[in-house]
Amino acid sequence: MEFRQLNTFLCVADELSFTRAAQRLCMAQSSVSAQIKALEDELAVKVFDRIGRRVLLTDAGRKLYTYARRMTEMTREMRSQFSNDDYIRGSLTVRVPETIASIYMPGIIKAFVRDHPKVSLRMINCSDEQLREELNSGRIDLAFLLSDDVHLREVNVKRLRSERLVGVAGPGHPLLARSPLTLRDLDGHHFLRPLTD
Amino acid sequence: MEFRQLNTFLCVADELSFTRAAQRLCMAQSSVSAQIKALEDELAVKVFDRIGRRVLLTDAGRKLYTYARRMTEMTREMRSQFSNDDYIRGSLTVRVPETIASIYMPGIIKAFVRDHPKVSLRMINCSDEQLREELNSGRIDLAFLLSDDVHLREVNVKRLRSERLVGVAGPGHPLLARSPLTLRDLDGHHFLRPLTD
DNA sequence: CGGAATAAATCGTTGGACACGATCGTTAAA
DNA sequence: TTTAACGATCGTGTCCAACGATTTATTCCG
Repeated sequence: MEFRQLNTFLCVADELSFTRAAQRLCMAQSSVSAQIKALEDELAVKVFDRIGRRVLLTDAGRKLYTYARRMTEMTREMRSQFSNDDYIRGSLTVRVPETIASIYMPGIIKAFVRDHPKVSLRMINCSDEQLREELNSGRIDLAFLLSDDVHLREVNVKRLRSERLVGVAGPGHPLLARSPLTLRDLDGHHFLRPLTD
Repeated sequence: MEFRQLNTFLCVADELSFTRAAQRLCMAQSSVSAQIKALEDELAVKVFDRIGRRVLLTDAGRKLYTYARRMTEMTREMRSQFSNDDYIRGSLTVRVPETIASIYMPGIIKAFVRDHPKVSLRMINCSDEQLREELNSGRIDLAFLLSDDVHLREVNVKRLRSERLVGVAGPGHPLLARSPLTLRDLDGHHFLRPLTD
């Protein structure tokens, strides 16, 4: 039994849905299923009733829930003991594209300044390809990208989530006939795209 | 942070030695080092002082120790809620070689009957090669082996620990000259061996 | 009813994580 | 100074867990 499994379990229990939990955790639904299954196998107890496509906590599941909550709460408390957050000072310079910024950043910034009020935060628009050099030079500390894949050896890269790429055209546009639409189909057409790296 | 790491940490903290902890956990010393390092990296705190070849808990380490103890204690409590041990009944037939039995079994049996007083335990000496068929047929439930390697697809095999194989000879025996001694050197000599599978 | 949509389970594949053995550097004991 | 002991590190191999695709089962709706 590992913390990762408990965390997944808590998420499913909160959402009462494997699929939604997977989305929140940024993982595949099958992975959520596998983790819950591993948990149930190890404890030799079913923690969810799958009645049709409804997901409900069993009695054992409710017990596990309280234990898991207490444990994650305990780890949170412990972590805060080590990284005494309120004392974190300094500045953080982040490069983030406008498209991402407008959607995700408000909530993130709010939470961040709540947790780290002593950190001065600088946000810069992202629009070019100097990113690698900028990160290496220390001019910026952190960057968010919309990208197919990132291969920078010198910096730490973490995939946060994936977004579908959707094409939008005016009514009657010839490309609308094609379904599915491939990148190759775009050849020769003019189009606006969200930024890449 | 995962339970496996906390468990390893507790073991090192109890033994105050990476090497001995590795032995108790049946893993390589390098793996213990890696786990502790991962823990320290994640928490951004050193939990052990490595002063020369001495290993001591840091202040942070002592904090972590109490948290980790509480957590493992909590999981133990939780597990006991699900698998209500006292109600486990039935019988367990174990095949175990005398060499192992005489050394390890007393403590194991004592703990087992304490935890599962309702289970009737049958121990049988192990001496032959019908093991596979015996396990498959269900005549025995569990077996302990001294073996180089076990390849039985149909049964679950778990390596518990490893033992050094030591040769013993009378004084003046010609083989004593050879060091190191290889299995090939034994060719043509008579010797007694502990059982294998 | 019957077809479409939705959700969880299952399956086969693959990349990353982790354990291992070997080796290095350091320290303490001889 | 030598030797033994111990933890750190490195390179390698293996196994597990996450993934995408598919299947199965159920619910929704016409």
